[in-house]
Amino acid sequence: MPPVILLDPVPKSTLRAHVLERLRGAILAGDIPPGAPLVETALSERFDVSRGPLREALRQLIEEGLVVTVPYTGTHVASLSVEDVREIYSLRTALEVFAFEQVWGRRDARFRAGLVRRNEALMASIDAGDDRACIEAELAFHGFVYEACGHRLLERAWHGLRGRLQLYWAAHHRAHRRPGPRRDSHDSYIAAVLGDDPAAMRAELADHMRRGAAITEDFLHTTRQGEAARPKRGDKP
Amino acid sequence: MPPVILLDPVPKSTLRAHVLERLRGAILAGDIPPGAPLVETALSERFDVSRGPLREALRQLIEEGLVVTVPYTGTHVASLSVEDVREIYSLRTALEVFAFEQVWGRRDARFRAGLVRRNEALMASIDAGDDRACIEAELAFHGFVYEACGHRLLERAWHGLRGRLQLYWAAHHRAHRRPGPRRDSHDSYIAAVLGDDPAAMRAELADHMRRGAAITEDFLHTTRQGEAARPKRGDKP
DNA sequence: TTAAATTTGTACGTATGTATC
DNA sequence: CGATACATACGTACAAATTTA
Repeated sequence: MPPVILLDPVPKSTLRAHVLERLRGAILAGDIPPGAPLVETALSERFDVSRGPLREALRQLIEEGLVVTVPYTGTHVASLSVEDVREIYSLRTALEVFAFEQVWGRRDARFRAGLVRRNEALMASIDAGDDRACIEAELAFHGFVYEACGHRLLERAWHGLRGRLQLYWAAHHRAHRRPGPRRDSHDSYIAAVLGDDPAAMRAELADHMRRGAAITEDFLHTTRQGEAARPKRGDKP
Repeated sequence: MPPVILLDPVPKSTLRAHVLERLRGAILAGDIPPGAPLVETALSERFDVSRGPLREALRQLIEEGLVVTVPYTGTHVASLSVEDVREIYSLRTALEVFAFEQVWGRRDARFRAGLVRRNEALMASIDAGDDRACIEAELAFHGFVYEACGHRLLERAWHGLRGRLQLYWAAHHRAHRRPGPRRDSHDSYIAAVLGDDPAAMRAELADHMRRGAAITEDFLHTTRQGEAARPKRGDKP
């Protein structure tokens, strides 16, 4: 048996992908708050990579909507706004209804079990009081139907929303200590999407999203996160 | 009066944006056919730019779904497939219905006039026999409602579909000489989306998409574009 | 096994546009 | 208004990693 060699698990695919993960994580964890400036040279130094891969990772985050940039002037973490929240939840309603319509006739035992399982995982995270895991679990729960569809474009669209959603939820749970969903919030959701009435499913999803949007909007209004420091040149990252 | 100096209009914002436009145009025009390999060094030479901007433009095209890449092996123009067509049209149905629902109560005279105007432009392109302009006009026609919504995320989602759609339509009109829509295809469409019955709008949109998907799928089957040459290393761009 | 082709990553310098003083 | 500092944008040259032939 050859000796086991211990090494940092070398960046699996590319450095760019590695940097992308870490940077996205840092933003979503709030280590770099919304509105904060992102300086290429500083980041490339912090991550110990050259500017090439870093720039490409930044481009991707721009595509995902987590980062904004103005040519020749600077790039910043995206700021939070109520219009954004409304757009996220309204579009998400349409996508999630579509997803369930797509999968409606194929909801077998595995599908039901998978959905219930992810809900249980979410409840476990709530009980454990782990906010971070809570958000992950909630996204995994809602992501389940998108994965089940086997519809790549739909999943892409969901990915585009998912990042933004996570940005808001993360800011929310950093501000207040209260994690997102009530324990019984998903009971009616599960009943509707596993039931036999498409109209009821649509109604429940619309209602679920309305509640989510209201909570998030409320959080923005009370904490004034929207106005969070339009950063100037000399600000600290 | 000062002498008029003739120069290429200098790269508008950034070189990257310029390269992106040209490369996207080349792919959609079929100058670089689906499945063809894209070699960074060759392209950067052809466009007379360094690898930096070119790579970043490629990343964006990957995001848009026009280009696919495998780390360390190569990047190619996206290939055509029937599953893709089904996904494009099914998701587009959901998005376009959502768009009209969003704008339903705000369909004023300007909205109606704008939609009719773009339809007339499309008919003019058909009469002129300009296939290229035809596709542009059809995309502009359907894009109108997305712009009218003022829903940035929705417009992003539409953009994600638009590129792929254009890829298929362009391949279609290169194969057969017959351009896409029948002259009267949009009459019922316009009547439904400007009418007062949301259910009729939904039904008409679903039907419109079914027809479009059928035509495009048919084209793929008859010409076997899907199997188009999975290219290996040494292929010629 | 080797070798070639290609992408990927690094390091440097310079140019350009923007904002601030 | 001009000068200056700053960050991005672009170019070049070379080394490394990876896959395919």
